Amino acid sequence: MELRELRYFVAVAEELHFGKAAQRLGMAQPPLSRAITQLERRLGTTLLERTSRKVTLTAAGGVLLAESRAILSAVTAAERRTRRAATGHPSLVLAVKSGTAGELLTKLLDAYAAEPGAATVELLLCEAHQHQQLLRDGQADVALLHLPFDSAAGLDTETLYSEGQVAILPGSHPLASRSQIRMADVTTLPELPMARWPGPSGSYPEGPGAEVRNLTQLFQLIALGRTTVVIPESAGADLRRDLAAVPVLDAPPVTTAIAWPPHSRLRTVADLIRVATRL
Amino acid sequence: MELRELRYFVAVAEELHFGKAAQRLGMAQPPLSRAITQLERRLGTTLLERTSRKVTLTAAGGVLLAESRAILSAVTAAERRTRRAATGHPSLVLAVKSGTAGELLTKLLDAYAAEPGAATVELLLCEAHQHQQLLRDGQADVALLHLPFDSAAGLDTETLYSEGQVAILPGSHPLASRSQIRMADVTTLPELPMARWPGPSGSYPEGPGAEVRNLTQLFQLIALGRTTVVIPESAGADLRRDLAAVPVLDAPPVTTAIAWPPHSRLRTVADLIRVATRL
DNA sequence: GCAGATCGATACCGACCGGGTATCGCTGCA
DNA sequence: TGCAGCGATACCCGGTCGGTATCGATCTGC
Repeated sequence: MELRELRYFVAVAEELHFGKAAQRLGMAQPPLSRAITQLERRLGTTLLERTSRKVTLTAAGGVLLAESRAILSAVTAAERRTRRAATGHPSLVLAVKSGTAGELLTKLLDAYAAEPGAATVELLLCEAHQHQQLLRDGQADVALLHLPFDSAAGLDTETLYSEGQVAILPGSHPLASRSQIRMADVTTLPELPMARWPGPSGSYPEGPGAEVRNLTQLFQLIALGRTTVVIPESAGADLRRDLAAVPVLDAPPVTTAIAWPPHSRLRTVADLIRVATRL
Repeated sequence: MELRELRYFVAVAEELHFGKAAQRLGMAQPPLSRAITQLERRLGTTLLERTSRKVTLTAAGGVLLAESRAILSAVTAAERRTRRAATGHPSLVLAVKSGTAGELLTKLLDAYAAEPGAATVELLLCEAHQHQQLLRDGQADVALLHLPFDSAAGLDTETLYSEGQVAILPGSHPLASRSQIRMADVTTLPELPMARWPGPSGSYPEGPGAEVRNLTQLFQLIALGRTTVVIPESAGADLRRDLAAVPVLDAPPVTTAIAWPPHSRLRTVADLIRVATRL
């Protein structure tokens, strides 16, 4: 198998149309058909069921599609990392969701900078759920993420610390003056439906709550009395004065973890992880 | 980048000798030199420092070597999994160390077999530390492993259960009659040095204890009064009559987990995991 | 029911590239 | 200084990849 064939296969499997896939690949349709046929012959399996009107994936094709995507990500990651390693000035890209782990992040960066031989740390601010892809395709070397919200599938992690969650409410809301509440108290407020975040796929779950992408949007909507949310304590520090944070007793604890791609052998990554776990 | 180039690069990086690498690849040396040069040009980096007497890896080369190995494993995994998916009769390869999780394994297999649509489960008995490679290169779909001994780097896991550890001693040993002991009690016995297992690299750590590869060897040596060992409770069940198992209070607990490659989307794997976590 | 459109497969051709052999040039060593 | 070892270079050949033209099948609309 060659990467060329996998790239072609992914294009066809995603488009389910040889013509369109060829166009996307910037080539003519016949050699594409031939390449796929050759790949199928090599593997001894049909990957695509095709009539002259419709193309569908076989079970084996589905498996190969998933594997191919992983392989192609790994290849672009290899290119990026090799080039970065070649520059000489060691640098480290740390992916974090904006608004995440404020104080911890400061301490981590300070402590790492004090290490002998510390590399320059570039911060890569990303959206929720993006960490994984960034690490996979080599755009980032390390990430800070929130378990169990962010998936750490296929990554190595060290947990750094756990914290409870708080509900963020308009300052004037009856619940705002309570010293603690329960999940049921906030999830059952008809006038304040819970805000909805985009899932891993980028689309929003169904529900009545507002669709939000970041904390600024969210806090504004809460201040307007349109929605509410349950978030980690630390994300609810330094609130606007018109909002209140109330601990939610039975919300699952959130763990902040540092994650990196499993076979990373970079000394700089190892150093950062060591520093992080000692904080 | 193409896989051909990565395969060539790995060969050269491992041999550090173009002639030997070419021989291993079954080709002549000149085209190999050319291919490496071309790869370097594509990446815009020197990967190998070469004089006419010696070849050495650059830092970038080291990075690419690690990444390439991962990619090539992923490719052979993709081929194997695709071919297996094509056979039609769904099967599932479960990797376990021989002697591991006896009772749990029986229950798991029984429970899974009772599921509707269960696949045939093939057991792949492996050596310690081999799980990871088997999952990575597609020889196995799922593995049972012992945390923290077996590394789960780059794998998804669900922990199944935790247990304490016991010291296995000759029945006649003074400690054998104790109801519980501490690590210090067994590690400081000059006449019974702790057995040594091969590490992830396959080589044995330094030390006075006997080198062992499996439980049968081990139990025989313990019965002969040559060594001792601390292992999970369940592995010490059903002992030979001339041996004694004594709980070690302060030994770290051992967790049995089920692990699978992160982007596995096989229904059969998902089913098995679900069954396992419900046990 | 037939003409046309759509789409993948096939046939054929040219150009590029990957692999081979021969040889060069450098380096360490006796 | 001559020789052996090793990687790079020069040059040639053949396979293969990609292009154009066309076929054959299937669905659509009149």
